[in-house]
Amino acid sequence: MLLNFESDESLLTDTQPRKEFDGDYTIVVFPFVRQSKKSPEETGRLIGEYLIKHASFISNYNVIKGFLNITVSDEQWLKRIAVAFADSEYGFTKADKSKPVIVEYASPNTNKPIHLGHLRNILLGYSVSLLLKATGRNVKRVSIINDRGVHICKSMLAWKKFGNDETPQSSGMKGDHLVGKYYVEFDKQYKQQVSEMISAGIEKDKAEKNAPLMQEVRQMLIEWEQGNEEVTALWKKMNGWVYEGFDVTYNRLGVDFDKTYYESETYLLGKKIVEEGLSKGVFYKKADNSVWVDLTNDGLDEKIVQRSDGTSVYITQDLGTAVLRHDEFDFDSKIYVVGNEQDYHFKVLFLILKKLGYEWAEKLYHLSYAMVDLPSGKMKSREGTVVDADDLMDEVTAAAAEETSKLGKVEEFSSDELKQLYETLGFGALKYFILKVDPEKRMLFNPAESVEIHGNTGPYIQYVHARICSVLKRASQMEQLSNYKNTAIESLVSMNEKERELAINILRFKETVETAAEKFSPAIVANYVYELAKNFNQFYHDNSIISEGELETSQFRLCLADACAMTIKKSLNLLGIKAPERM
RNA sequence: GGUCCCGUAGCUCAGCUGGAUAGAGCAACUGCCUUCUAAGCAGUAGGUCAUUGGUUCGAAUCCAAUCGGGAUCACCA
Repeated sequence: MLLNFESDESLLTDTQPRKEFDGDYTIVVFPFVRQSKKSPEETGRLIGEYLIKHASFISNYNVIKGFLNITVSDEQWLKRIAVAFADSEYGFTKADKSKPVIVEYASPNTNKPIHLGHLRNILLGYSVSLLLKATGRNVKRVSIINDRGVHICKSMLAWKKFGNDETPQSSGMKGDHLVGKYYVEFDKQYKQQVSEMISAGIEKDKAEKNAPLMQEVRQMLIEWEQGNEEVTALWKKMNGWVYEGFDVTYNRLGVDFDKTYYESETYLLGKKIVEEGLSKGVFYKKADNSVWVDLTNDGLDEKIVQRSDGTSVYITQDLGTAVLRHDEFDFDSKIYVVGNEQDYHFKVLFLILKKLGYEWAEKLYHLSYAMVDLPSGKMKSREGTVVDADDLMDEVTAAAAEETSKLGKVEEFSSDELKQLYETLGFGALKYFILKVDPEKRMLFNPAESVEIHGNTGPYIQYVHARICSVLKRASQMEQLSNYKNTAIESLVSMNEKERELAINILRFKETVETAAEKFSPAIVANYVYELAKNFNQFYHDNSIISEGELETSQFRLCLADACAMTIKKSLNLLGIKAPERM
């Protein structure tokens, strides 16, 4: 062998060949040309010959320009698919007992219901937690609820003044929606006060600051912090309504948490950290008693970590909870699923922790995702252009029901089954639509497209699963085929083109899950499973499965179809999407 | 203004640790159901990968600048 390329694997880039060329892997030979001192074609030929001679699983090769395409033998693929088919957990790594990975997601405020923006967060966070689990990590899901502050008091005050004791029971409204209604009501009344004051000749700034409602809110916040009984009782009552509402939404979405934290219990944490930072000289005090950290040497600004009146700011609390979480879980790493408008905040947070000497600060990761836009533009809660999550779930379910009944395939379903199916399909469409986009990229949420069922959509993939299940069920009722699972796949010798393509793609599941987990990107799984579903439809179109003459061929194709259905199901489940057996 | 992210077909998105003629879906047009679910399959058409320059045998991919969009820089969270 003229080349010792094996000694330098960094030169080995293997990719998949373009589909118009033969071969399963491509080796780009340009990097070896310098070493071989021969033309790219000759170099490729030499490597190809070497591989044929020394690697029995390689059956063929061809060289086109500087590209060496090598073909792995069908026997080899069949052996691998046999292994994968025998293992219902193929692609997953057993959970280990190592230190946990904390995934923090959702983290809503308690002054309004969950909307589309949260939805991207929730679906992303949940799916990432599943991906990490699938790769063997010990995952804990947590959420921190922002249940205190001025914004909460706004809803409380408005309810107290204008609510007439309205409750979720009396109004039939979901608790979080009811509270949200009063948050909006506050804004309305407040704006009116402000505009009246302005027309009475008061300056805008002053009017906004001194409007009676705003003063009352501030007073209420002070009373809350002092533990005023009446205010606390109201706060507990209204937050209780909100939590009930959130639980309904989370349940319906199929997500959950191992532990929920409340900011009312953590907002005072961090004071100790401030002390610590001062004594370590990481922080410094200004004349007015406020405490700061200077990050200008790191290309950032100065940042306040404690107000002059001694109260803590947002980041103080986050410093405190980070340390608390580490004490509590002794985590290996922690992932914060938070929108990219907080990129700066997390940069600062991690840097401060590092400066304070916490080694695990390097194991904190901000999983930053971009905003969701609507066709009409940006979502603004104050302008009422947000898409409510509960409404959205109803709409996608209704759309799925309409499409489904049009096709007339579900006459045999009971009404319970139908209800479940519509939700499975509607949510499949919605979740897939959101998760297929790279988290880092801003996405456009087009409601009409989110309920589409053709093409690159959730229901398209779900349909393939249902189709396969239907074929498998039929086979299970046939005497000759019912035991297809016992087929000795590994003893077969060849596959046709579509069988081969499908088999290879099924095997790619494992590496797909690993890459997706590594990059915290459910989109990678979404794109993969779409490709796989498409592969199956092509295979299915060109090949008969159970009505094939050769028994052995039918059995093999059933195994392949079965493995494909399993893989689709596993992939969809990783996205939090159900795979229906009939539709 | 400083910092960060994004710019690929009419639209929505893949591809980005550098490799062959840049891929899907939607929308448009054309075929394919007597046969395992047509929520399907096949085909036609659609591109200056924002622009310019650089690095390289090779750039959508890496670097720089410019233009365009967004975020952030609070004693808010």
